Parts: sequence; C-alpha cells; structure tokens
Amino acid sequence: MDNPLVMKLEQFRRLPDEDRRLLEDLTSGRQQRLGAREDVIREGEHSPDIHIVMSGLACRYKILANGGRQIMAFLVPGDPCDAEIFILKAMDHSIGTLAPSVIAAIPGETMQELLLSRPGIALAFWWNTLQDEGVLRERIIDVGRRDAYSRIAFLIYEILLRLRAVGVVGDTGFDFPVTQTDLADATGLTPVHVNRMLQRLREEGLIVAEGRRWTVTDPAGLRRAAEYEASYLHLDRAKDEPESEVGRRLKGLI
Amino acid sequence: MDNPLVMKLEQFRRLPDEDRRLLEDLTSGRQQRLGAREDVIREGEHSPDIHIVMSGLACRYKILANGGRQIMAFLVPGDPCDAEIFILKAMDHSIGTLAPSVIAAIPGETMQELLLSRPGIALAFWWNTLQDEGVLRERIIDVGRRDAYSRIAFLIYEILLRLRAVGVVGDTGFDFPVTQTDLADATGLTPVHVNRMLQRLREEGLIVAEGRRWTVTDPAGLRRAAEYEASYLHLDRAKDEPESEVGRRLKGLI
DNA sequence: CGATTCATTGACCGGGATCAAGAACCGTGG
DNA sequence: CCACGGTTCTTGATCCCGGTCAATGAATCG
Repeated sequence: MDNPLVMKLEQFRRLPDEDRRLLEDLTSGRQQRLGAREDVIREGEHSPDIHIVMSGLACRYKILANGGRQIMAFLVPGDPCDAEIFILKAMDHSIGTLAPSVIAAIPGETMQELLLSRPGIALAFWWNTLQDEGVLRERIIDVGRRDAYSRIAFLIYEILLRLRAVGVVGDTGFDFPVTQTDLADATGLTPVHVNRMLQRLREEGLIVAEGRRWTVTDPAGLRRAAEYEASYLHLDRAKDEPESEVGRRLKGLI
Repeated sequence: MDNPLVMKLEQFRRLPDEDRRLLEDLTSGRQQRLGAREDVIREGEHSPDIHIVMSGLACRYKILANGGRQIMAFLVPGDPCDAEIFILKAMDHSIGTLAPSVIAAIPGETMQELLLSRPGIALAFWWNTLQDEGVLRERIIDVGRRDAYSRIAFLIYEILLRLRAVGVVGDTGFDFPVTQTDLADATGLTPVHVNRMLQRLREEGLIVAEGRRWTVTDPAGLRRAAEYEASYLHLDRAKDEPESEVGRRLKGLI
C-alpha cells in the first residue's frame, strides 16, 4: 500500500480496489534502481516499457545545440514518465534522475491492455496527461513573464505542493536533492543568479535549505512571492472533499 | 472534403473513409462564426461542447495578475481547442480568436461515444494531445533559452510549418493576421522589441510582411535563425512517406 | 587528505524593458 | 472625397535585471 502511482492517480478520482491492486502489482513487478544523474530513457529512443517514478526525483530534459540543458519538468514519485511511448516512434526529450531513484517498468502491451480493459485507469492516465500539460503551460508563463525571484519561488512552491499531494512531505520539510545548477536549468537562469534569489528567499524567512533538505517556513509568504494560482493542477476533487486523503494532505496550500 | 480536422488527424495516420466521413459530419454540424478578438471559451468555464478551429486563427492564453496576457499556443485550422473538457471541471486557460474564425462545436457526449467506438480516431486525438505537449515543451525552451531574435524566428517558422501541414499555405506566403502585440504576448517580449527583431529578419531577407500577409522568402535561413529542430512535432509518417499528402506539403521544411 | 563538485561573492556588461513621441494605417461618418 | 479618432507600427533615449567572468570557500568523496 501507499503505492505512489495509486496515490497519484487517485488525486483525480478514487479507484476501485481491483484497479488499485492491478496497479500495485504492475509497479512492483520489474523495478530498476538508478543512481543520481542517470538516464531513464533518452531522446530519440524507443522503449518497449513505460516507466513510473516510484521514489527519488527525475526530470524531463533536453540537451540544446549549445550544450546547455533545459529541464522542462520535474517528476516526483507516482509520475509516469512516458505512458504514451507506444503511440510515438521515439521520445522527443530525455528523462533522467536527479537523485537516486527507483523506477518501475511496465511492458507496453500490458499497459495497452490495461487502458482498454479498465476505463477508470485510462481516464486517470488521461487526466494525468492533462495535468502535465497544465504544468507545462504554467511553466511557460513562469519562464516568459515572471522575474527571477518569483520564478524560483514558484518552482519551489509547486514542488512542495506536488510532493505533498503524493504524500512524501512531512509538515516541516522535504527532501529535494537538486543542485542550484539543476534549478538554473529548470528556470532558464544562471546558477549564480539562482543562488542570489535563494539567498533572498532565505533572508525573507520563506525557506530554509540545509543540504538536500528543504523546509518551507512560510508557505503563505512563498506563495505570495510566487504569485501562485493552483487551479491548473486540477486537484478539484481534493478541494471539494476536504475529508479526502489528498484534501488533508494539501490543507492550507491551495 | 479538405476538412481541416481530418487533415490534422491524418498527419499521424491515415483514417478509414468512414472515420473521415464521421469527422466531416461532426464538424459541419454546428459552427459559429467569430470575429477577431472574441473568446471561444474562458478560463474557469465549462462547456458541454468541444471546439475545433475550422478556419482563421485562435490561441490559448491566460490573463495574468498584473493584467498582462500570455499566449501559450496558437491554434490553426484543424486544431481541437478542448477535446478533453469533459474530463476536467473547468478550463485552466482561455481560448480566443486572433482573426475572424469559424469554430465547430461537437457535443461532449458525441465526442465520448466517438472516442470509445472508433479507436483510430481516439488514437489520433491522443496523438494530437502529445503533439501539443511537444509544442509546449519546445516553447519552454524557446522562452527560457533562446534570445529574442531566434525566438521570433522560431515562432514564425513553426507557424509556417503547421499551416503548411494543414494545407492553408501557398508556396509564396500565408495569412497570419496577428499584431506585433500578439507576438509579444506569445514570446514574452515587449511589442517594441518584437518590432526591432522583425525589422532585422526583414533586413536579412528572411521574411516579408505586408499587412496581415506574411511571406517567408528564405525558409532555410529562417530555420537557421530559429535554431529549429522539428522532431517534437512527430510528423514521422510524413517524413517516412514522402509520397503522402502531408509529406508533399512539408517538403524541404523538416 | 587531495580532488572534484557545489555554493558564494564581487565587478562589470549587455540584452531587452521602459518611457515617450511620431508616423502610418485603418474603419467610420460627414 | 476628406476629416477623425483609434489602433498599430516605428524610432530614440535611458535604465536595470540578470548574464558573464573569475576567484574563493565549503562540502563531499574516493
């Protein structure tokens, strides 16, 4: 139990017990343990399996012509990496770990059967894709319109929210094992400037970061700094049912 | 025939005649004619229908807290606006026209039935969602990493490609009825700076813009200026089958 | 305990924002 | 046909956010 994929998909809609069991079985089948900074799948490749992050932290990224790296999304436990790989001939971006992680592999055919036979699961996966799209759109605003300060605040706040929703965050803090260079690659800033903005967030008492352990000391303040609007995550059920799992986990944040 | 939705979906995979006919019937049923700068659907709203751009030009956008507008995607003929609306409770962004447009409306239930009964169409729509995601990811790189000059060049090149793929571009030029303010809202630049970059592109003989009519005089040059990589559009079939419709339309561009 | 990665600090520079003012281009009505 | 008010486009002057370069600590790890 406490399977992160189940938790992730249930952010949208409660699943019947049988669906849960199916998902748990699938994700506990083949798992690979990766260190930090290893690739799950590379741009241009095609994999017969689809991958799910079970623990740790990964990201979608692309290496640019000039050698730079753009991180387009963080993947937290429960996030499917490439649920749609069997539709496309090749990945148009790479997926790599940022921290030591456990990645589950589900055969593409199994996945297809699952999507065809269990409409509830198919719906949940589709919804997940839409949430991903929402996150991407928000990141465009982030990169295009917000200044460096809000951008960093935004990124941290979103990660806090998503980690909370999937249940791997205590009240006080959370593990977010990224370097400032990683943050720079995700925000389109330079590491130097990321450093300065983090200092400002700390000076203002919004966050504490010691090593890989982050603590958001003033969630409301951080949210203000980020100019945050949570609607795009479509955590509707959670908001509407404050008694639900996810609702409790996100209390006071959205 | 020459239904833009059919053309769009067939970029991925040839559809059986019956599927085509179904799509043609659906899109010719209820249509609305909108002027420029009208909303198809607004953030927070829920519509019983899903919408398809049949002609003209629309965009996904969001109004920010400071009053600014961020355009996150352009929608050209054949593009579905909100194929997934029946999954979500509310739109997390708005869709509006930039030019006078014809928008087809398909009832949500009809859409659901269609997706369940015609796997080929469901697959094509799913693929379309994935292409959208690819475009979004590319835009993040665009906004995050490229300088203003490449950003504008990129935007124009992508529009050229997408209009070509759907068959509404002659060899010489195409209608792209946007203001420089629209381009600014799409790229995260100021109108003033957009203007200067367009001047540069013109000086260098890459494009000609007279009124709403644009002509790309040097596609290869524009592509270079844009640092363009087309893989994310997943127009695989087109590349692999140079004899296909789409292949012919895109010759020399990807 | 060296060696390599990561965080931090400072000096300087430049791309693009901002502000402001004209010019060209509308559609509209007299 | 022209006069008009309103967009849109263009140009110039100035400023500032964030990039660049470079050096120094701090931390992690064979």
